[in-house]
Amino acid sequence: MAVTIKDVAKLANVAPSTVSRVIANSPRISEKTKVKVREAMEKLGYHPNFHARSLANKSTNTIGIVMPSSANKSFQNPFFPEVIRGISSKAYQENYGLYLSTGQTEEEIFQEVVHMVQGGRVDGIILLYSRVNDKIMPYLQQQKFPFVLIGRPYNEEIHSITYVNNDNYKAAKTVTEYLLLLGHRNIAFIGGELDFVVAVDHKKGYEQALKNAKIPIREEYIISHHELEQGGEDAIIQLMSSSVPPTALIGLDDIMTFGLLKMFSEMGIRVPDDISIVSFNNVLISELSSPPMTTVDINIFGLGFEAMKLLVEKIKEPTKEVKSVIIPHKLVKRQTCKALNRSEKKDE
Amino acid sequence: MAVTIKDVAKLANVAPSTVSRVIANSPRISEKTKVKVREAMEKLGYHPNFHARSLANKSTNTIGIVMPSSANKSFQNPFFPEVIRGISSKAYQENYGLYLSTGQTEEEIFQEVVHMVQGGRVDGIILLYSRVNDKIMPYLQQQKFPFVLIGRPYNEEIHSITYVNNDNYKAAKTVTEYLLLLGHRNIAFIGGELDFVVAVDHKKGYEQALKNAKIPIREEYIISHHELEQGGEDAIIQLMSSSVPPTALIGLDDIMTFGLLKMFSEMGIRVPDDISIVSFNNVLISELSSPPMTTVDINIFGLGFEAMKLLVEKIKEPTKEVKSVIIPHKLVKRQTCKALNRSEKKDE
DNA sequence: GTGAAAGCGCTAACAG
DNA sequence: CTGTTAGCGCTTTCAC
Repeated sequence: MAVTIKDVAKLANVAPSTVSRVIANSPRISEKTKVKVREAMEKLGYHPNFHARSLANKSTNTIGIVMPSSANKSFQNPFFPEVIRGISSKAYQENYGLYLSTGQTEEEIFQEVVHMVQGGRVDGIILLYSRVNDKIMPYLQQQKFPFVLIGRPYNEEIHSITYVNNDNYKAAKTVTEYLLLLGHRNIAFIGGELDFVVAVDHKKGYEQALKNAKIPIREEYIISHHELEQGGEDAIIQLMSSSVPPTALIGLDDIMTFGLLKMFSEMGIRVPDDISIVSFNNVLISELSSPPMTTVDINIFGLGFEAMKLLVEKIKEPTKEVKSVIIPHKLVKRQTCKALNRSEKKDE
Repeated sequence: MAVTIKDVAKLANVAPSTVSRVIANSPRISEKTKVKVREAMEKLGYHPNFHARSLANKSTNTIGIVMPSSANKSFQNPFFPEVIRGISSKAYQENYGLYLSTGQTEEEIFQEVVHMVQGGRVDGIILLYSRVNDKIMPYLQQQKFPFVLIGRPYNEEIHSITYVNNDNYKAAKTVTEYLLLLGHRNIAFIGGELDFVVAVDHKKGYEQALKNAKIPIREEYIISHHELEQGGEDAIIQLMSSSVPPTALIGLDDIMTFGLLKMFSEMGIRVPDDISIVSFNNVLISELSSPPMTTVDINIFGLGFEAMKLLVEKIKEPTKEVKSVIIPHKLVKRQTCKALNRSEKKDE
């Protein structure tokens, strides 16, 4: 049996409560007893029992991380490790532990969240994604359980939600405008499933930029990630065979763009000479593609770090309204974009 | 205040202990009361308190995952997400939760492990790396705490350690032999820090294959990952400028190989025409490099899955000796290797 | 089959 | 400043 507070108390000749106070470093204990107790703890190799503490305290110093589905392919996307790195970094500073969801289906994950919350397993939750019509957020709200969303709540009205997000609408708009500025008029867009709020925002930004430029939106230029995964190269072949093939393309994220670059290279379509590409995220390997990709750095680490910071605030002061945060993004220009009107020039 | 077992007991007109038995689905409770109690639980929305259970049970149904340093760059390596996916998948099946280490330095991580163990926070631990002279493993052994290592213990004598590993020695040997078979005689090797056991094994396999083929080992052909990170391209420039430049190269892992491919492409060195490359891991994006890389698939998911499986066995039967497992690897031939003696032929 | 009661290890009034 | 006591919510003997 592990050594408990009582053993320490006995050895130090004090009451268990005194030991407890020493652990909490209560100012109402004399230096002398503190030293005595600490020596006893040292000698016995005492470590407080986590569950006993949590039970008495009603606080666990643990936060739950809810992933879209840790056990599916999406976890392969470097976004998740990186955002967890950010969370982890702040969590360590604040003395919080990290508990991971493991469910695979939406329903499994929902049940896990219920268990975390009702079972008092965690003090707060960070949601790593925001999905349209998700059950988890309303549940958390109704339970008045502290949580922070990475992304943006779908329903604008829900004002009480604290979230950390990029301005994805603006990022997509800027990126489109950038291509426009380079002289491109036929810009395709490969978006994510419109289930995810980020995909909705990207698409809106893209469309708005075109609208402002008075360029009609062509349905055949808009492809969903889903189609791509399903049909392999088919969607791209079709896209590039339109009556007016696009000269530029906006990719959902860097990973998908890697795939795109490969397809184009196999088809003999040169990037950026034949088509310019820009994508989102700027994960570590983005600069290693050939050619290195132009992409929007969304500061993934920062998203995680800030989310954890806000969550701690919420936990510490449950009454206080914690305001959401927008993490700035930044276009990182590398070599997948080229001005259209000087396509002869070798170097951009 | 959350609804407790007492509330349920009151509503169902039974004793708390009976409710507890219903939760555990004890056979000594009549069907009738079970139904009655379950109805009460349903009506009140009862969920057992996790910490109270853990405290009374002395078991948490949680396992700790120890990463080299979740908050540093290494987590960007897709190996970690993927191995966690494997662990996660099995953990969900077995009803275990996942707790993540967050420390950054070796010492911080060690302290976290001590807390997890002594604080009774987890029932077992999976170590995601094996490092030479690591303090954690000896500690865990001495505490007789259930753990499984992903990788191989450095010290062969330590027989009592359960681990899940690839045969990295053989993988490296095979890979070298493969290049030899293709006619290469000048094969360079970029290894990881010899701190990590896997790097040691790779190097041994490489050297043994050369020895068997009676090819002398050249010091200038062996580069450490570390040098690469430090000097950027310098190490590669130097390598390719040797009196006899290598015609083939073995890369530490896919991510590093991405970088390598980029450097070569920038230097106008063609892969595989001028140099063949083979690496390890086969992460998801490996097939997206240009050219797609030849690499050893080590079944990362399987490593995690199996580790979790073994750990559960250990936890359930602490006395039983649980034998270690070697996960088979497989060379995945793509397009970064070419036979030397027919360098004219376009297709391999 | 079910209830009463002790206890898991710690904290937090309440005394003094 | 420190000790006594009750209790966090659950499990588990031991009775009946």
